[in-house]
Amino acid sequence: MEELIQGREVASGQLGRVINLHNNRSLTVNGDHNHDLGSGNGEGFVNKILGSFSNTLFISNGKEMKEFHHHDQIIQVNTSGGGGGGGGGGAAGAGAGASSWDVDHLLDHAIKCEASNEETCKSASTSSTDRRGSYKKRKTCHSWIKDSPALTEDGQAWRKYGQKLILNAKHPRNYFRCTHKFDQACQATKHVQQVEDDPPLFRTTYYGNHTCRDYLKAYSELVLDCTSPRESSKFIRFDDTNLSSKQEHPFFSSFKSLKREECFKEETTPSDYMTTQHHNQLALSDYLVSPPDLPAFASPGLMSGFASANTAQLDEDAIYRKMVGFNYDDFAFDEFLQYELR
DNA sequence: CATATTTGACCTCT
DNA sequence: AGAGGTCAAATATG
Repeated sequence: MEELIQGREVASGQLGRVINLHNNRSLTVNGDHNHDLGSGNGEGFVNKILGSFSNTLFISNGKEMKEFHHHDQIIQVNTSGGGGGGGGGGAAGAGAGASSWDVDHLLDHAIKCEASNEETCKSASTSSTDRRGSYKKRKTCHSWIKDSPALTEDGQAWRKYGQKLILNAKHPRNYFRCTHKFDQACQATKHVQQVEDDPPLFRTTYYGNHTCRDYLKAYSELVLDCTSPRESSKFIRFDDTNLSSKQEHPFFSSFKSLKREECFKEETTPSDYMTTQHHNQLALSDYLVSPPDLPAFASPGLMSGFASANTAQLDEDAIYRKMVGFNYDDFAFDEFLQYELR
């Protein structure tokens, strides 16, 4: 929460000044730039970021703002009416005709946040030697429920770790943990269960918030702000040096393991959840961070941008530095902004 | 070979 | 004791 608040303050302060500086420069120097970051949209750009921070804070609080995803749709429901700039993300995320879902249906099955005093989840602490029994019921763990008529992506990388038949339930419950449980100590878990057959209804219960960082997703979102894949490729420079290094960067090694476990199958009727065709359709995105954000990386233009510098190998360190710099290094971010504004 | 999934055993809680 | 949650060895996958 503190990090989010700090981020919002930085965005409203430093980023606002940078944008204003750019606006003034655009007015006095030239008007060639027609990006989203252009002079007319500078304030909107900042407001959008501030809105995202506010929404995230709301979500983290588990109260005011409710958000759920369906494929390329991101719909936000502001139950308090106060909101903090939630409109931008919601409307922008809904692709026209991208899915058969209708908003009313989504609203009917909206997330039911709950104060999970009765729910349980695993303990973050581990016992001394035997890992069995290390989990404990955690009464204070934050949880919320999402119902949907189909299995949907939620933008996170999950790994299935268990399946259990539940009393008086026709379908087993599937247990997932965050892929980054060990490499980033992310404690988020969820379980998914089909609760109705006709029409099918899947209930996902989330426990805990993700504390992991998804570097590639954050980077791809920034790239998506560019007007074309060609232009976006300029944000990565592949140095010719160090290309001989065959050692894999730890980050990329970790990244390669990213795989969605969103789809699961029952031992009885696997086709109920995931057809072979569906599986094939997911094949490309399996190793990407977020299919809703896939266009940036599915785009031939950008992919060629990745490969253009050196088709044999990439300077992973350079990419890593850029990605991390975007997120955590104020200087690097300012540098990027200035580069973009030039 | 590294990583993901399956599944029976084991654990905590009620 | 039973239900539900998690572990981890075996197995599958790419």
